[in-house]
This record gives sequence, structure tokens and C-alpha cells, in this order.
Amino acid sequence: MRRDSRLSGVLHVLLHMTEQPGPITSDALARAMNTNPVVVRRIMGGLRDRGLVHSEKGHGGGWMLACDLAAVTLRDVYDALGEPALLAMGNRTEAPDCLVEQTVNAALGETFDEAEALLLRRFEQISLAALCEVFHARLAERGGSLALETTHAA
Amino acid sequence: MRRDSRLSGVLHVLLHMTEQPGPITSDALARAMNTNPVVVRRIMGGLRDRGLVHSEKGHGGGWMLACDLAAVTLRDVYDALGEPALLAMGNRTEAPDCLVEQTVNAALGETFDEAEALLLRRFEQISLAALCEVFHARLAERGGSLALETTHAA
DNA sequence: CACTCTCGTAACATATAGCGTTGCATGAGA
DNA sequence: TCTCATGCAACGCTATATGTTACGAGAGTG
Repeated sequence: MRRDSRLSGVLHVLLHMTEQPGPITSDALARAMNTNPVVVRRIMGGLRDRGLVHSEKGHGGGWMLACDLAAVTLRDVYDALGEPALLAMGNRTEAPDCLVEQTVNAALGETFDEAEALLLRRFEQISLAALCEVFHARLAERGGSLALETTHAA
Repeated sequence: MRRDSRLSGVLHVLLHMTEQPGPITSDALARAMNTNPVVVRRIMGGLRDRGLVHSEKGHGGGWMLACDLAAVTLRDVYDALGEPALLAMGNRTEAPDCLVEQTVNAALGETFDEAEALLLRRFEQISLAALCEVFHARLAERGGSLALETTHAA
């Protein structure tokens, strides 16, 4: 299967939203990500249910941030996506009768658990506010516009 | 995508081979793994090309170990499988123009790289001989047979 | 009220990758 | 010559991320 890029995608969207005061429509976000509005709504749905963002229908509607950027980490966003699989590999069988396979599972499982724990720990260490800061540092360093419409030409 | 279990599977096979003096057929290995002989040959092909195992056709043929168990690590086996993807997630775009996405990619990419490096490092730290040792320790502790035919009832 | 905008959601299509299965060719031993 | 076993191509199946279309519901505008 293709590699899951939902976390990457939703963070892209969230970071753009921090740079824009008003609500942004799924359509505008979809254009920025070269994808479809429905895909945007799909990945944003989980974040809405968790109260990270808020959506409004009708004229002037769209998506708005609804959380404290300093208090929300990538882990929260990851959870809001439904905690998709982190590793592409896994043990063949969960609870095998075979002692040989139990040995293999134990060794591999420990390694896999370590890697997953590392990822989640790193996610918890990065807040949306921190991402914003890094972005602004890059912006100041390299110059350029911060508007969604400019960075993503229509 | 389904979670890749080739590493888990091939290690199971290799460990069984260390416990058996003569060659083992793909058919016997497939029965032990509740799968198809062709699947066994497929994942073993890479290991054969690297000289980790040797295959013989005809009567009395099958698979044999062809390496120093203490010198071969899980990393070697992983490489022999063709270095399949370790992580189920990735960045949406490799080299985006958007400064926002560059920021997201940098943060996530660093985390992903760390996790991949951890996995490979752990793989390098575990030799086939070490797995064998753990297996024999478990065997002595819990008792039981070590024959493929017994642990995997036909 | 009619119209337009936007989200919410179902339904279906597409692409990829692991896995299973069949068939046949090839080489080795009985 | 027959049987056993690998080598390999060619399918089909399944799961999942992603793309697309269609329609309904709510919210603002004229």
C-alpha cells in the first residue's frame, strides 16, 4: 500500500491555518494540497471530533483552529487521525504455539515496540506552536510570503 | 496495506533450520508456516542470492543454512529481503515548494529517520546465533520438542 | 422565499503491495 | 524413466490510502 501521508498532510493544513485569521474552506485547502476537498474533510473530521478544529457551514464558513497551539502536540493530532499504524512490519502471528516463533516474535516485538514508543515520544515533544516557531524562523531567514494563496498558486 | 511479515516469517524459517541437520523442503517449511511453498521460495530467494542459505533440487533436496550464524544479523536478513519499508507513514511530498510543508517535512522527517535508524541499529545488534541461544534457553526452561514436525503438527 | 455556499457522508473507482495459488520448466536422484 | 524439488511467471485476492462523484443539510445572502 502507499505510504500513509495523512499526518504530514493534516499538519500542513493546520500550519497554514495558523497563518490565516479567518476560516478556510476545504476547497482552498484541497487546492493547496493538490487533492480533493473530500479528502480534506475526511482527515479533518477526526480533529473536529476532538475539538482541535471547528467547522462552519454556509457563506463565510470553513475550518478554524479551536485549540491552544502550545498545548496540542503531534501526538494529539496523530490520535485524532485514529492512530494509524506506525510501522510497516509486524509479527506474522500474534500468539503462536511454536516456541521458535515465540522467540522470533519476542525479539522482533521488542524492537518494534521500542521504535513505536520512540515515534510517539517524539510526537509528544513537538507542539503545533513549536512548528509555528520553526516556520517563522525559516520565513525570516529566507523571506517570502506566508499567505496560503501565494505559497500555493491557484 | 497489510503489515509486512516477511522478516518475521523468514526468521521463523531460519531458526527452524538451525535445529534440523539436513535440508528442509519448501513444502515442509510452508506447512510449518501455514502458507504456500511458493511464498517460502519467494522470501528465501533473496537470502540465497546473498549466500545466507543454499538450495538443492531433486531427491533429498531443500534448503540449508550456508552462513556463520554468529556473523549474520537481522540487518543482513532484512537487507536480503530487499530492504522493505520500515515505517507505515511518510511525508506527503518529498521536496515541496511551500515553506510550510518544508517545515512539516523537516520535523516529521527527522523523527522518521530516527525511528528507522533505531530499527536498523537493533537489527544489527541481533545475530542469528543470539536468537538460537534465546530459543534454547526458552526450550530448557519450558521443556518441549525442537523438531519442526512436532512443534508444527501436520 | 430562492439561491448560493459549505460541510457531512455515502458510494464507487483507482493504485499499490503483501499474500495465496496454479502451471510449467529445469535439474537431480532413484 | 519416474519422482522429487526448486525457479519462476502469471494470475487472483485482499486491505488500505487516496481520488472522485453525488446528494443532503445547514447557514448566510439577495
